[in-house]
Amino acid sequence: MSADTKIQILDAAETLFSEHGFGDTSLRTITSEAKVNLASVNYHFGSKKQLIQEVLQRYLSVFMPAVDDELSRLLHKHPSPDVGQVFSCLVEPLLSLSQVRPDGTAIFVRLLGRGYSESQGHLRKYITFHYGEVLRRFVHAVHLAVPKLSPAEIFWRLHFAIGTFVFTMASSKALSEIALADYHQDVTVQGIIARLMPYISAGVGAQVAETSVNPLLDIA
Amino acid sequence: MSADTKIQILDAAETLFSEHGFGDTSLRTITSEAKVNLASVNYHFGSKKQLIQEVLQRYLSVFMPAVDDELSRLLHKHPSPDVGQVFSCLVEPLLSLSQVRPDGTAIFVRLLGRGYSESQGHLRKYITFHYGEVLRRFVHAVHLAVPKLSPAEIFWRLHFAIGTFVFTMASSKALSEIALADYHQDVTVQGIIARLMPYISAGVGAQVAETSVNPLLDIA
DNA sequence: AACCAATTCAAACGATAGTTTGAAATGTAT
DNA sequence: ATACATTTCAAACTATCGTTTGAATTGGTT
Repeated sequence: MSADTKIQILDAAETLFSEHGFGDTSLRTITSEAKVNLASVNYHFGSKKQLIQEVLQRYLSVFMPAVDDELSRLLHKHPSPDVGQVFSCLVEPLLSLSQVRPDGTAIFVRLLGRGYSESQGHLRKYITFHYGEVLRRFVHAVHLAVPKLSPAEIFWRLHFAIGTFVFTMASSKALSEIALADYHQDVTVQGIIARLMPYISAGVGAQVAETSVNPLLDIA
Repeated sequence: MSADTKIQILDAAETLFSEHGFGDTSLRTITSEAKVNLASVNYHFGSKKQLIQEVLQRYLSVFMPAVDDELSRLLHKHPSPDVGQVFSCLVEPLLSLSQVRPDGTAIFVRLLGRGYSESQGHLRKYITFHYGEVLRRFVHAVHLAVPKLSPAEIFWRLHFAIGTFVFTMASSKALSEIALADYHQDVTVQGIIARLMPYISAGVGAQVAETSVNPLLDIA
């Protein structure tokens, strides 16, 4: 059947993309891993670029609405949430991705990271275009939680948070190995997320520096 | 002269690598930008892989000793520093890179980000092998600042901090454009670093979560 | 069973990658 | 000025990439 081939390609592609990046994963590697013919990628998806989009879309279409639901629930229950609660709205949607696909959580976040750093802004535009409303709601929730932050400051801190998250998951394989070897920690995706939440919450909610420690910085 | 060719290659390569990544920057692009012959890369550096190493080494050899000096100075003056002071030890060494090379700070951090995410752990091993002592001193300083954190927790939080930093600088071009368009902010590397410090300091110094908000996390 | 559309397949295409080669040019020391 | 080592250069080599092609195969419909 045709649906099988498409899905096998998507399944193989997402893993390889998340581990080696889009540019360093060839269609030949994907199709041989998926046990399908090389030409079937162009037949079913048109091009490699469109394949990448569909790989991301498969996750975004599940993740984004789920975040939207969590935000609705939170704001209905707590009209004045704290930072931790707002970011907790990402936890369930993220973990639910592992039910859709084995290791889906890590794969998705790694794909996000690849997309952000390898596609020179294409992914960002794609997301803001298709899911702008959810993003605005999230930003608004952060504003409710930390009203002292200016919109510009929220913008920066959210991207700091994305960076923390995305980079950690991108390196999670290596980090997990080190944690196991050096600290005898058996690390799961959930465990990493649990460790990330306090860091991100504290970071986003931090006091803004009025005068910098370093006088050099004031030129900026 | 031969030294000129080597330096011109390094100068062109570091910019292109930092902007487009190692894999997506061809030797032909580098040599045409550097106005030297294609074959001179292999003549002077042996291979593309070794060129990448030398590009990174040129910055690490300046940055790492500088951090070491800053740490010595800080711990001599303040045997019990706070988190902000420890991370401030990175600021001067980073900014000094812009004196070595125009925009050197941003280039270096972007290279770091590329190296971490594109070389599947090679860069991490390279750094810990060649500059392990500096890293240990930095971890020790963090421990002095936040003694409540276990070694394992410090390990994780430092990598969270690296992620924040490296991802932000990797995306700094796009972020700066948005900040200019949406918030009329003229952004400099120093400005970004200044905004990063409170976030990272608060994140690293955050209280450890004893019981997670989400019961699902406890399985981890 | 015959027909047609959808899919698969092996093969080749054009473009680009890193690297190698051997001659030409340049610099240096006697 | 001669001889030698270093460096540059144009060109070619090998490998791999995404994509296209046209025939073979499959699946469903009448």
